[in-house]
Amino acid sequence: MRLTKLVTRTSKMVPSEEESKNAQLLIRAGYVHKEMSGVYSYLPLGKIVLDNIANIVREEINKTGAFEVQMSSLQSRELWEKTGRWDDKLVDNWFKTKLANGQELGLGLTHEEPVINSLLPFVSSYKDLPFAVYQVQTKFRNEIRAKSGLMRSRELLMKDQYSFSKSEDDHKKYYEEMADVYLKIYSRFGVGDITYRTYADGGIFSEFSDEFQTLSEVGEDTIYVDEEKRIAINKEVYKDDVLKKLGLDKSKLVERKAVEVGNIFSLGTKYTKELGLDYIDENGKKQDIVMGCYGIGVSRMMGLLAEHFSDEKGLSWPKEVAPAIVYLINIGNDSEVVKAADEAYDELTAKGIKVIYDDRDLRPGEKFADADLLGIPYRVVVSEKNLAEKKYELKARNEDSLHILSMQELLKYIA
RNA sequence: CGGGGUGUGGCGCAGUUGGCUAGCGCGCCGCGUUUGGGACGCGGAGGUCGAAGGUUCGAGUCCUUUCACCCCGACCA
Repeated sequence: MRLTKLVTRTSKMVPSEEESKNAQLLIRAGYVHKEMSGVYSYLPLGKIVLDNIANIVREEINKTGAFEVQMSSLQSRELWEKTGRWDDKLVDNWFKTKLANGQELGLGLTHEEPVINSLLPFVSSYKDLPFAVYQVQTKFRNEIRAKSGLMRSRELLMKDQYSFSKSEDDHKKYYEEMADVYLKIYSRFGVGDITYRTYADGGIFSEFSDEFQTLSEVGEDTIYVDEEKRIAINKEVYKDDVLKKLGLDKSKLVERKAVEVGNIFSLGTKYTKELGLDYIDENGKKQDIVMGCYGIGVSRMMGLLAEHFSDEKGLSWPKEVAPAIVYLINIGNDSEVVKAADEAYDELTAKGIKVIYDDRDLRPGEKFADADLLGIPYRVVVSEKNLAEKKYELKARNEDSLHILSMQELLKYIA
């Protein structure tokens, strides 16, 4: 990508209405635009990051054999009334709207009901089970108060997954498998070491659910971490009898602030029963289906990563989510230098490396500052200094040292 | 919903006790000089002051209503 073609621009100014670091940086760098409180648009570079995050999640979830689907955002009142969850007293963050004829609709905030409903025609035998589907979709939640940039927004991108098992035992196995997959996903995001599987309230379905909490000062949740066992417990269930039940030693727990980046739930047979999703077993007997749901906040993850991987100069994305691997700079407008930079751009691109090429007619200082602010992992400079030897200067975003490398060495370095 | 705060060109801000053509910086456009850590000169474009109503000879400045945004709290299937 050539920056002369990119419509967005960075800004030195911090938007005064944004307090949270993630939103400040993402707006300054031109990744997102705030439309209204808790509602953000993703501009070209932001869209790439968001997709990268979603795709990592997809890759790992696909490995588990789950199928990707895409449910509708518009939700029928009738369907949700079958489980009682249309009621604002039970689910208070619905966005509700109306058809032209006055019929009420909701904007999807979770999808247990429609997933079950849409699969009803296909599931009837033990041979159909188990299976899981997931989607990466925009959710609408009418939060009383949006805050912390992408961390608590009203329109958010989420990976939500639903599993269907023949029995409670089968479900438990799948659930544990998913918990492991989740930890793997957070490792790929570079926050594996500060993300904890966390016991939390199980709601009406089970005693506990599992949250995945990433330590962060901006977190809204308070958790108690057992560093050795690498598990934590949410403050909401932090009680002596619960600790005892979980075998946690109070003296080993450390109180921390954290961001909930994922949540997995056992749903039992409540929804499948209410909506009539069941199966006939090997003996011709009707059986209930056990359901689980598994969420990862994709846009929230982007906010968290922006918040976590940043310094006074700007963002510093992990390689896997960065909008490009290399930020290529030509210094000066000397035709030889420009030619060499163009060639480097073509060569890197041909090798499948994503490059942001700062081909603008700017002074070096501005280019360096933008390279830092945008948070691209490697900065590669083409200048007169190293032109004769056909060498390139490489600097990693999170290191101070410079490396003078040939194209061969450079490719090896960033691989 | 309670408490606190803020709305003035795209962004960040200033605007005295109401007073004449609403300023400054960044960014943007043009010309020129610059080119290894956000350069500089000259010349431009762009706002009706969140919105509505009111007081006044006169309102960005005062009053009323309203909308939006931020922070704290309550809330978070």
